This record gives sequence, C-alpha cells and structure tokens, in this order.
Amino acid sequence: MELFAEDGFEATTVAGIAARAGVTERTFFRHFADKREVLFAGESLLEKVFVDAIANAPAGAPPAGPLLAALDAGGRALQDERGRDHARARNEIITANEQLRERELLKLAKLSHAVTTALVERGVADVTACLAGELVVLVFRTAFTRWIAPGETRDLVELQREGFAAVNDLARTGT
Amino acid sequence: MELFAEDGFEATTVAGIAARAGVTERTFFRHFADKREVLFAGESLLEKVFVDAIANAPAGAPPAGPLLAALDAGGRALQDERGRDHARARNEIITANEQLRERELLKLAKLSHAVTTALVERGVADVTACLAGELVVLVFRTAFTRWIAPGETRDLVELQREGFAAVNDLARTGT
DNA sequence: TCGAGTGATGTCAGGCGCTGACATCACTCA
DNA sequence: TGAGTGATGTCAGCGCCTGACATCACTCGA
Repeated sequence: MELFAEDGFEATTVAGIAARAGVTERTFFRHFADKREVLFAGESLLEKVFVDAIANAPAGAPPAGPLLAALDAGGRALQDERGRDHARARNEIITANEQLRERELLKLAKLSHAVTTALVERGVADVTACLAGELVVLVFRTAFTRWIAPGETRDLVELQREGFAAVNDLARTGT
Repeated sequence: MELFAEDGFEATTVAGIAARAGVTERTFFRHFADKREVLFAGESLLEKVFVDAIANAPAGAPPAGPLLAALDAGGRALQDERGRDHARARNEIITANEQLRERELLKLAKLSHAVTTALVERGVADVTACLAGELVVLVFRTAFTRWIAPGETRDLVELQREGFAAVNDLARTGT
C-alpha cells in the first residue's frame, strides 16, 4: 500500500512490491493470485463473517434478523480489523484505478452471492434470498462510503443500521 | 467468438484472434483496449441509447416515465442489434470466465452511473437518481437473464416491463 | 538420532498481454 | 501533383504470470 500510494497502482511493479517485502516475485504470486489481490486479501474472511452470522442467527426471529446480524458482524469486523484510516487509504487507491474498481465490484458480487446462499440454506425462498443478498451489500456499501467520508466520526455499525432502517422506510411508504 | 466458444477465453490468444481476422496483433490492440473488450465493444452504444432515451423523454410525464423509456429503447436496441441467439452464445462465454464476469460488472456499473447522470441532468435529485440508476440496471439485468433462458420466446421489452411492474408492486406493498 | 516427509521459498525459462516508436501504404483534397 | 491523413505493419521490449525443479527448515516417527 505504501508503494501504491506513492506511485499509483499501475506504475508499481510486482517486482517492486516483492523487493520491498524482501521476497521473490515468484513468492508474491504464491500468496496472491494476481497483482490486484494484494488489496483484497481479507475479503474472503469478511465474507465468512457475514455467512457465519447468518447461519448462527436465532431461528425464531423476524426475517430481517439474520440480515441485521450479518451487517453488524461484518461492520464490526471491518472496523476492528484495520480501522478507519486504513480503510480510507485503501479506498483512495482503489477508486483511483479502474482495474481495482473492477475487482471490487467482483468481490461485492461474491459477497452478495454468499449471503444469498447462506439465506437459502436457512430455508429462505430463492427470490427473496437473492433480493436480500443485494440489499445487504447495498446497505453495507452505502454505509461504508459514509463511514470513510472526511470528518465522519460515527460507528460503521451505526451507519449500517441507519441505512437499513432508511431502506425499510422507503419500501414501507412505497413511493 | 468462434475461437472463444471452441477453446475458451483464456486458451485463445490475441495472436490467434488477430490471425483469424487477417490482421496483426498490434492492429487488434488499436481497435480494442484489451483482450476482454472484444466482447463488450457495443456496450458504449447501448449506454448511449439509454441516456438519449432519458434525455428525450417527455417532460410532463410521471417520474418513472424516463426510466421506462430508457428500458424500452435499450431493450429494443439490444434485441434488434444481434438477436437472441447471439446473446446466448456471448453470455455463455462470459459466464464461463471470471475475468469476463468481472468486466461485465464494470460495464453494468457504468451503465447505472450513466443513467444516474442523465437523470440528474433532468433535474432529478441526486439520491433518487442514484437509486433509479441501480433500479434500471437491476430490471435490465433480470429481464435479460430471463430473455436468454432456454425455451423463452417472449420479447425482451415485454420482460422488462413485467419486471419493472413487479418491482413497483413490491415497493408498494412494502413487505 | 536419523531419515523421510512436508511446506515455504528461490531460481530459471518462457508464454502472453500490451505499448511506444517508426515505417508503409492507400486515399483525399487543395 | 504533392501534402496531409488515417489505418496498418514491423519491431523491440516491459511487465504479469506460470510450470518445473532445487533448496532449505521443520516435524515426526522408527
């Protein structure tokens, strides 16, 4: 991330990253599938947090219960893992490069799909689960954007709950 | 597309594509930014159709008017341009390869963004325009998937209208 | 204690994607 | 007719990524 921030993503070579890390270029590719994955390495862990939260949510709760549980768990994990400043720096790198934005979209789509699958395994109907998967990621993404906005001090989890409630209101009024 | 269908996307080289087309590899890269773009070349035209339809939609109509106009125009363009069988073949290639799925997500995100911008230029509020942009692409994507399903014979435009109506109902009942 | 097995790393060669720089050629138009 | 323009070819080269093999540290059971 130091190198990306200095020279930009495209201008920094894998050889450069490997040298900075004190390993060989070949070793780099044994840890990361490709150059972009360096910035998305933790993503599968986040996915696991979402999925586990859904699987472990109490059974009798309202249908939105697992969704909120997943968002809370995921938001907290993201917040505790590296903190807001790290997220800001990472985000700046990603938004500055189209290849990275592309990869981020793929990761979010996978997250959505994972949530959907986890819901289906709880017995939620396919269509509902699919919509809920999209919804969870939408709320997550929106809250994340607000969370890393300059000057923002509120909790990510708090912002997620607010976003989720706003979507609920929207759907209820039905405009 | 012949080569991709035969050997898969990764196994076919740009040199091979260029040779089949009777040009040099260098010439290929003057027409397409990268190897994946061969399959997404018409995408910017489709985007233009959506945007133009929104810009030219009648002024006094209900707020959903421009959205339906964009979907109708886009759906019709896609349908007339190459036809359903071509769409099916193309889709099969794309879904079989992660790099291509990734690129498709980027193109859809750009389409959504273009729709949002077009709506903002008509005076629609930012948040509303953003949601509408996501909505249009959601309906488009869903209808497209149904359109190319095996055995499906209905019009793409028809499927889009049905999907749009379904979303409207969902929002109205507010479950 | 030793030797086999295992996993992480280094080394090397090489294919493929992609680009810059320059040359060529057909075509247009004053 | 000759200058300008745009598309293509040619060539060299960088950077990404992979397969194959060697090395080394570490573990664990005989």
